[in-house]
Amino acid sequence: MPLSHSTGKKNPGAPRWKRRAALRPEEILDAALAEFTENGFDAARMEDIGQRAGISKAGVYLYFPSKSALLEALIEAKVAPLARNAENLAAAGEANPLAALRLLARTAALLLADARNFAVPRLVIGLSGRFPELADYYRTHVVDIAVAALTRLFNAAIAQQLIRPIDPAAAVRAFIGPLFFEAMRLHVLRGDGALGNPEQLIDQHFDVLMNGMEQRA
Amino acid sequence: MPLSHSTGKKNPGAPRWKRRAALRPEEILDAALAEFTENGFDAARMEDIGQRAGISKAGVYLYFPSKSALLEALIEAKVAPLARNAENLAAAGEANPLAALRLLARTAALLLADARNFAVPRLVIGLSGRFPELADYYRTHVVDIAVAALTRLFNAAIAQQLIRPIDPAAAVRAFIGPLFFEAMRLHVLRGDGALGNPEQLIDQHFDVLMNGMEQRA
Amino acid sequence: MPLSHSTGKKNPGAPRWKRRAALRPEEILDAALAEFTENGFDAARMEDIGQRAGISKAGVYLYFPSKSALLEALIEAKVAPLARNAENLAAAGEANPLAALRLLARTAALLLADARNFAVPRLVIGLSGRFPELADYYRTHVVDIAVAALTRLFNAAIAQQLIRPIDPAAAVRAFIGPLFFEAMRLHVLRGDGALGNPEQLIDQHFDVLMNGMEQRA
Amino acid sequence: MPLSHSTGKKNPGAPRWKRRAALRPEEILDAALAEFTENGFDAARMEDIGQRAGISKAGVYLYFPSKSALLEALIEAKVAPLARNAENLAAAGEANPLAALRLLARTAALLLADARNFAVPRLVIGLSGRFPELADYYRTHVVDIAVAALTRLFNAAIAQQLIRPIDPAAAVRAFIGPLFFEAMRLHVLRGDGALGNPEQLIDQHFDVLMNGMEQRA
DNA sequence: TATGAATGAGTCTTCATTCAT
DNA sequence: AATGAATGAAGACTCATTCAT
Repeated sequence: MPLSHSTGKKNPGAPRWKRRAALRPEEILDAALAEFTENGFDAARMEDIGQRAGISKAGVYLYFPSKSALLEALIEAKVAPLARNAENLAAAGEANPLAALRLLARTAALLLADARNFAVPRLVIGLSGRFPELADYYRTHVVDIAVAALTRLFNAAIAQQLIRPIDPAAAVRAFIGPLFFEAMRLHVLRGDGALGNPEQLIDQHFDVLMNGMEQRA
Repeated sequence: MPLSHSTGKKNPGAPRWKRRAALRPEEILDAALAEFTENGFDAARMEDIGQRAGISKAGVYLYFPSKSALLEALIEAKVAPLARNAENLAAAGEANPLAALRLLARTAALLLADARNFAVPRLVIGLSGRFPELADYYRTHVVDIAVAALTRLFNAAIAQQLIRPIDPAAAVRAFIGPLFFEAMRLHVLRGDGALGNPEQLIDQHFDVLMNGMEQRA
Repeated sequence: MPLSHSTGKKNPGAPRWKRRAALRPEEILDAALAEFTENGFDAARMEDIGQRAGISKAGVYLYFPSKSALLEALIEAKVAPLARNAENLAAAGEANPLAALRLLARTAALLLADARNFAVPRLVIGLSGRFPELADYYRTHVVDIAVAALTRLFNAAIAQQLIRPIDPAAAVRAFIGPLFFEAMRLHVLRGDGALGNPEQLIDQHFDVLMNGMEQRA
Repeated sequence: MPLSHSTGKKNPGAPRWKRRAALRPEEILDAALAEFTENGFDAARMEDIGQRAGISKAGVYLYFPSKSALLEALIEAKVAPLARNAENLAAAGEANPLAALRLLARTAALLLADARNFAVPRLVIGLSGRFPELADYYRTHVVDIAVAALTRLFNAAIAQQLIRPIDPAAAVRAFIGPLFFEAMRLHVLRGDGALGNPEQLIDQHFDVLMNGMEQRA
């Protein structure tokens, strides 16, 4: 075909599959999270992940080189925003630490009430033995950051004499622990619990947190 | 008992003359726990479990009919004593609830500091998605019982006006949560934490628990 | 010609205005030869061949309908000129057979010293079991022709009483074998050998060839 | 087991499958050689190898950890005896080098006439690009040893003034090359050739080898 | 002409489980 | 009671090939 036949009109409208392709990684990650959560990392089948994402098994490998890579990408993708949020909130809240803590707790309770948000921590817990880097990543990128943010707030509260000078680490434990435990009961043990009513949970939580249990005159 | 598996060894006259054999099941369960913890349930290999127990892969099947049976037996074996202890302690401690709680907390902190004691909860967390019966079993046989015991103690404390009349559920959360969270950080996230010094942990824990954080005149 | 594949490009008026495109098939064949040699036919990936040729994997299929077609075209392309040369040399050399043989040997040694020239024979050796047509093609189009040419020269030499009347087949073997063996050692077994110094190789080769090993008075 | 209960009568009759098991590796290697030869290393399927050896695909992995391990073991197993033989022959033949060489050549021709003996070299040739260690192994364990043995014999022949003092390397080439080339023609190119009549082949070979081609008065 | 996207078919490898001894 | 041998079933990963653009 010696004569030119390309009259120069390319991309009459954006190719439909380009957009698809651009979305694929995210779709796959979502599918992977779902499958991993339902079946666990090992029992999850790449084929099912692909199917759930609307492509073939081999298609998954176009975007992620291996099952573990998928896991890692998944953790990273879901984790990054969380930590950033915590940090921002902490910075913004130093002016009024107690209110910030309360807001933080309420947000956390709300988030933790959704099973999908608890899926990643659960995965990490289950896999930390075999993939220590995963645990390390999660610790440094999520927990440590959240703990640091909370510590900042507690320190600010102490500095402003809003609370008495207790050990911030103990404060952080007392703050996070109950929420985490409640999420565990709800999602892992399938018990219905306080997370069903986050407002009340937080009220009670802060009551104990602030006033303690001690009987006062 | 949904997790019961009949291994068929309930001979009234225990064969005393073969101590090794009599100990096998326990050895195997220990080996299984270790392998499950290190690699997760799926990735753990029956061969490795056998080897760790000092027998062959096929030998494991003489005592447990399948891998999942091994898991179930494992959970059952490790779980039963714990719950009973908690209950006993609670009953015995109603006379002096605060002291009992403190003792309970210290014991828990000590136990949780040992990775092997945290292994079963970890397993349950990782597998609860796929084996809901497992979660149910653990909830009813461990958590609910422990929570009930603690509730009893807190109610007793309230009745004796040792603490103010807070919601016992919130009290339980505030009591367990931080300990659980700390165990998580230590064993799952491989961070070093307060469990390294259980005495101090408990002191701080109870300080916040009892007195709260509030600044007082 | 059992290996012919119709690539469909026999346009009488060659599209001169697109030199790149016109060169593509050759570039691809070169890339294919390189990959086939490095990794073997099966382990060579179409993607790598394309990349090496500067186009995409799919691009290769614009010029060759399949991997095997690539192989066949490759063999054909590399083989044709060789045989023709040998024949021409033989014809031209009948006047002075010994000089022609020496020239032939020197040329062969020179060519065989380059790994790329030995690549096709190597491929054929490795694949002849699975693709008998390949072996047949190579035999009829290369070896038989070369052997025939040599036979002609030896017969001429005998006729001219330049050598004694030995069996021409034995002479051909004695002529080619050592060169072939040396190429094998160099390229296949990665040993350094006489091909490093082709002049000396040929001198020694002809010394033994002509004078034999026998001790003479 | 406190009381002795092993009355010492083990192996009343050798268990049938023990013998099987003892033979398995060899059976598998044979099967592998056959499959590799027929289809090439890559195209050979572990399943077929197993089937040919009378066991399942998984069974093969009981004896060899991977396909490449199978290949390596195969080469080693088939190669070791050959080299040893050559060496022994050489040592034994130094007293009468020419006779030894002749015997060696005849033996080689006979062996090379059997396709199965040529299978390993062929494999090595086809795979040397991808598995250089294979080539190295073959060179050091087979070719170098054979060449060394031949060199010894030629040196002995020279020392005993049975042949004139030619370069031994050239002599070795002249000795092996033609035989190797003929095997190639027969097995690879499927041409019928001189190997069909080994006696005559060797006679002609030695005629040229010893007396050369030169026309003598 | 050229390619990014996609996949079906295929292979290696693993492992829980069984069984003859 | 114990195990070496064996396997069926399953899953990760690869790649030649196709196609819409």
